[in-house]
Amino acid sequence: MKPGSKDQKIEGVRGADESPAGAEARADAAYRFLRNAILTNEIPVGFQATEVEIAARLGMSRTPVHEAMARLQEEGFVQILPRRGILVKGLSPADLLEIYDILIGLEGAAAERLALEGGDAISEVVQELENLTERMELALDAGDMDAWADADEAFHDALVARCGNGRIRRLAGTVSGQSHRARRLTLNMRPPPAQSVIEHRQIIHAIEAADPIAAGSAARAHRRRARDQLVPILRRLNFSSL
Amino acid sequence: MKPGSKDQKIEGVRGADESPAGAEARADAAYRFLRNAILTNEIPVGFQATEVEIAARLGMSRTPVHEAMARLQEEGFVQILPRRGILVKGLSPADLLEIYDILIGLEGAAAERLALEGGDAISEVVQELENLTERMELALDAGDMDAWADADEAFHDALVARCGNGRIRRLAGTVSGQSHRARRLTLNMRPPPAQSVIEHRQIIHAIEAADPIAAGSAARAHRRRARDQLVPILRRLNFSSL
DNA sequence: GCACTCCATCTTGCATGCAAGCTTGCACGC
DNA sequence: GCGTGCAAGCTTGCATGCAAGATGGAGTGC
Repeated sequence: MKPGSKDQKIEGVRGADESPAGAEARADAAYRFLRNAILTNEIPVGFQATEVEIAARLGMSRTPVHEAMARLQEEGFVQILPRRGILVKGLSPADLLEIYDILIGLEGAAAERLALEGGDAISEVVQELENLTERMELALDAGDMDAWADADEAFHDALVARCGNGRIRRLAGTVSGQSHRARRLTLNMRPPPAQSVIEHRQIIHAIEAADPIAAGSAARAHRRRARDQLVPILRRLNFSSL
Repeated sequence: MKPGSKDQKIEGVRGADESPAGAEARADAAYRFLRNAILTNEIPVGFQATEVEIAARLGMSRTPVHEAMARLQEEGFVQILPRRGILVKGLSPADLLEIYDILIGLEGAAAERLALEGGDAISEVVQELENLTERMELALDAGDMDAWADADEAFHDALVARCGNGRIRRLAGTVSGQSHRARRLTLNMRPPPAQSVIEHRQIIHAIEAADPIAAGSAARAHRRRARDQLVPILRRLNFSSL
């Protein structure tokens, strides 16, 4: 019933908890730690535990864990089973399709917004996006797929984080986190992403040219292609959830 | 704490609270009630209170109120001031701009998704969208702006709610709720929305034609126009917040 | 009269106590 | 042997107690 749960040790809250300057709330610490643990697969999909167990492992009482769980459930990472405990949820191909559709929309909006802001105000952002794309190119030439994935992720993070719309940043951060596992898992099953560099540059050029429609279209087309590559792979692998 | 000691009574929680079948949690009741009260201006912008006061009026303890507040803060409805209490936040023109950019993105994604689903599977949805548009048209002819606004809102709700993507529905619901007040407030300051009916039909036609790109473009263009009409009005009125 | 300091109070975050409901397992009866 | 019913335990949701920190006011000193 509890796959590999008992002996698995959770650590990492201490740092945040003890830091005197940060004065981080326990509930936030619990949320951040659990979210990170789920994203990095330290807590595997299918893991099931009660609030009391989790609280004990994190060295706090049930209250902050309870609040963290409510947030994690809202964001789709866990499911609170009525009287059975907390279940770490996986993502089905259908879930990933939903997530990608949202990212297509949000990143398109972010690119539009950046292009609307005009030239000088965003030259720094454009520079950063270009730098990250260059990092992708170098990583690709070197065959370092992990470095490529890091740079690609950073590009997409920067696009939404620096678009000037804090709500987009927050929403996209929440949503894209959920697709993290799937992207990493399928990293080596996808065709070599040479196309990505070109598409990223198209997005950048449209932003530089202050052409919102083109920027949005380019961003959406880029993500759409990623979606149409990723989802069939997952379907073929018959991942009911991951 | 004496429940009912305050003379001003907030009603609406009781029904949900007492319902034996529903078995609704107090935290959810508090969240729903407070959100609704804020959206309908029963609790005005600028209202400030402590958790204890709110809990007393709702006839519950601080715990569920605390959880509800955390959610409401995440969604931007209130702000928890460090040691001052809870403040009901208003929306600045910049906030509304952010919200509209997100809705542009999400509704575009919803329209794309609907168009991708193809013909037969979505005929029912198309019919509903067409019916709602017709209601708008009739309301417009009758000069009943409130009815028009209701139908317009229902159209947009249906677009995201029936697109098949539950995450889009949830996100859009949260985000668009925040713009509710602003839309209603400026209802009579905007030019007659005859254009809206045409644009809605363009969206519907593109969905029927199974043309995702056109459907997304139409949905975005429609919302973009609304944004570009609404935001300048708010700026001109010098609403720092509402 | 003004400014600074100190104290008291108020507020939130967390821990713990308590109750209600479901689930599961066992025992008994048919 | 099987089905049903009861009971006990477990889990969560909520109430309340407690402590830490900040703020505001009042008092005193210059």
